[in-house]
Amino acid sequence: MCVLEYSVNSLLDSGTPARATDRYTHMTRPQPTHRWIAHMDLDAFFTSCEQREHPEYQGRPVVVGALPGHRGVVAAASYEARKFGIHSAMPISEASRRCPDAVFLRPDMEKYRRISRQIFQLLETMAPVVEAASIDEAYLDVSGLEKLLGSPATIGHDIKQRILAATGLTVSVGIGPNRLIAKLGSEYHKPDGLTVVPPEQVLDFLAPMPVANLRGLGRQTQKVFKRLGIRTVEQLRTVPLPRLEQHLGNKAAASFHNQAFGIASDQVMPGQGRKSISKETTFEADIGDNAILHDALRRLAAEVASTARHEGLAGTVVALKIRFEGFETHTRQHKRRTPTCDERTILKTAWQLFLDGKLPKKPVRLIGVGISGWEQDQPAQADLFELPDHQQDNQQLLQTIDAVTEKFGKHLLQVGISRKTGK
DNA sequence: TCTGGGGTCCTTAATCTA
DNA sequence: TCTGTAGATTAAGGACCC
Repeated sequence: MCVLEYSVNSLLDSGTPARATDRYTHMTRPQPTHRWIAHMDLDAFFTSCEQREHPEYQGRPVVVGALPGHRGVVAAASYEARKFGIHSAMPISEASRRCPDAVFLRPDMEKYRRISRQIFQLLETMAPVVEAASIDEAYLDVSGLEKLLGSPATIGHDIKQRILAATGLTVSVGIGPNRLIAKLGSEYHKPDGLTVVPPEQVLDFLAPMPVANLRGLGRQTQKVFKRLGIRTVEQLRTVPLPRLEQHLGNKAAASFHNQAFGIASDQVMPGQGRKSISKETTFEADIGDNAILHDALRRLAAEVASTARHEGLAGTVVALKIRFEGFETHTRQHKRRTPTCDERTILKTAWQLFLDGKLPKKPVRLIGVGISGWEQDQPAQADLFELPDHQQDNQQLLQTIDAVTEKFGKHLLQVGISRKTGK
């Protein structure tokens, strides 16, 4: 371990590899003074929720996703179903072939969101900073809680116990000096696992792992690594950064290079809100009839608008997604001058994109619509309050500024005064 | 072989604007 | 006022995640 540690430090302290890390703020390599980040992952969340509510499903293979005989994939498979080789994203036809006797269920997102909220509320009583990474995952900054709650292992054990007691669900927890190690730790022993990786063990922990375990490494990038003959994290460490950059681009190369040495962000950021709302649907059979497509789009636009209004959001960007036969996918988007959460406006804009988007004239497999670009993300358009030319009275200017402040309240970004030349 | 739904982020190209 | 250009913004698509 010492050899590895020294080699890392020497690489980072001199020469090229350090360049990549220098581009990032909030990036840490494991050091003597470090944070403790915990990652919590609910085990087979959707199917566990169903098994909890239906005791008759316990011990049986359960698959949440499309129903057999329909288009779709597996969204979640219980551990009993996984024994048959069923996993998420597998076509439902394949899943039902592998295990015809499994319980197949459609997802009940409302139920899962309700249980998820309950768990997040519980987590917030256990750590000062909690970040929801998805419906079934969270990062917690547990640094400095040792005096209060005990060792990282005790804290992890406590998290697991309290969630089990409150919901009957098991979770896997990983704890380490940054987000990457915490996340890989929670994946290390599943289900119902607990893994703590102290900073001095990070390099040994990562070395034998397949590179496929790293964050942001999907099928396409795996092909590249395979071509380069890189299978494990230890092998990845030997590849100079410029060579990675040649094959993966600067950003991805830097990310994988840093990950290989256990370097990652240790910042946990609580709820930052969603950035878009979208709804899409796949037809049972491909559709060539515009009237049917328009009708589907109307329903989707209504759902998007309803969600947006419910969450108090309005977007300036309307996006259309179309997938044709053969899985050929296109997107078109339009930025409006004013934000909207009105279903008629969303529908009208999306349909215009469909008609004007120079899309292939082929049967449609999937259609979807979404909005993004919230009002608060956009620089506010300047509203001009004209003052009489002769106005020199500071008191009157202040009153005008007060009036503007009153009108715009929290949306106000900046108040300024400029001279109109009159030309 | 068959590939859902709802997201995020990145890269690249085209277009706009100062 | 005109023109070339750099930087910002918008748009599209790809990759990835759960």
